[in-house]
Amino acid sequence: MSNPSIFSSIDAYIARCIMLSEADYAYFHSQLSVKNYKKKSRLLSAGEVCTFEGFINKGCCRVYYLNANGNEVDLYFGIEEWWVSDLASFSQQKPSNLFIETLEDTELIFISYEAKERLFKKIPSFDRMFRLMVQRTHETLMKRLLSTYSEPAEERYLAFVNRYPAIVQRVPQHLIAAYLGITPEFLSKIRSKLKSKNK
Amino acid sequence: MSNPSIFSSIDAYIARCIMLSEADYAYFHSQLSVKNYKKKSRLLSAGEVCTFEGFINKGCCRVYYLNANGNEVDLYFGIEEWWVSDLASFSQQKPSNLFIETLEDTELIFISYEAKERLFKKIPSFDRMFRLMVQRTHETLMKRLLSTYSEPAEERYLAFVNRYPAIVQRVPQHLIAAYLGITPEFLSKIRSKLKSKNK
DNA sequence: CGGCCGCATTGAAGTAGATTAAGAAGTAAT
DNA sequence: ATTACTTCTTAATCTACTTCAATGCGGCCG
Repeated sequence: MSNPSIFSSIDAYIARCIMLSEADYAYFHSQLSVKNYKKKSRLLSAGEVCTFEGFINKGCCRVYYLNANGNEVDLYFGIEEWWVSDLASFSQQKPSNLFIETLEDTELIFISYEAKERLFKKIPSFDRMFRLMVQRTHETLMKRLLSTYSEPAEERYLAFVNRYPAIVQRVPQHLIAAYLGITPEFLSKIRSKLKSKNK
Repeated sequence: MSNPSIFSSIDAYIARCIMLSEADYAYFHSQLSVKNYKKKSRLLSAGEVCTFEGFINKGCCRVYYLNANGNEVDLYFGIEEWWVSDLASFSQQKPSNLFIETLEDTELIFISYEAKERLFKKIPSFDRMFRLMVQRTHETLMKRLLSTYSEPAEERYLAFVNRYPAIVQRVPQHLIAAYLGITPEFLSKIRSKLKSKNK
């Protein structure tokens, strides 16, 4: 299926999990909406109920948390083919603790709470798809928690660079530091130490 | 329904998520098995494929990870009404990185991979129940990750005591230290500091 | 009963990473 | 061209936590 549509990327993503008919895809598309954002747009703020799950068609976002000391902790960065949302807020329709914002001009495909429920009703295999999605996220989160408790910052940084080379190119370093749970100054030190090592 | 059966606890758990008929419950029970373990029994070791999700009917377990330095990091402790499993290993039927063992004599209700698949097929609302379960776990894990990056050990300890008072009573302190990501010595210091504060 | 082992505590010394402060270099706005 | 803002770096001092070593103590097994 050569698919030049705006949904080709998300369709390919879905197809990796479940099999759908053409009619299913048509219905699926009817439940989506597409929006474009400028760099540094705020998609969600703490205190709001998260009304969407967003699939990044083009661009880059960060999902972060503002702690009691006023420091930002980055939960994750998303580029093309990633979903951004606060699942806890979205699925229970309660206020979020998170912020989501774009780091570049970004095109997002949105699915709303109601649309998702309609989708579950009409095409039950979506229930399975989203379960698999959450399971995968859960696994990633668990690995990250374990590495936080097991490895010093330098190794966590190397693992991050190794795992997300595309993201390292697009996200400023002070945000990567916030993801790793360290200060930008210390990340800078780690990097200069690594540089001198590799010579 | 007064239910003196061995399944009364798990049935109550299910009922909080989805509605099932008597026939559904009967089928559900037919897919389960019950086993009793002595204290310090190993239920899963890293390298094995996790073949079960286990519901704790009575007793106490820990799920932990052995890092490169040979230190154990506790992922979580389970008491009555908790599930223990390595979901990543179980759902993808690949080798686990985790260990699971009992901390007390423990009675577990097991569901196997095949039984779970049969359950999904026969009673589709289980798909939803397990999705909700994973979502909740995911939310808990995320909060823990954020607090690890935001709060010093003392506050994390207080939050743990506050959230899991029943577990604090049953789990030795050096394991709680391993959960909090600190050494037993340092936890001991935190505790003595708190004691002297509260006088 | 005694012995020993797992668990908690305490203290001294060491380290990973934070904080503060300052400056360089790139980029955007005027 | 100048200002102003963002990103990154470097260095000095500070602290939360670790490591190591010693001690105590309740529980269990011979």
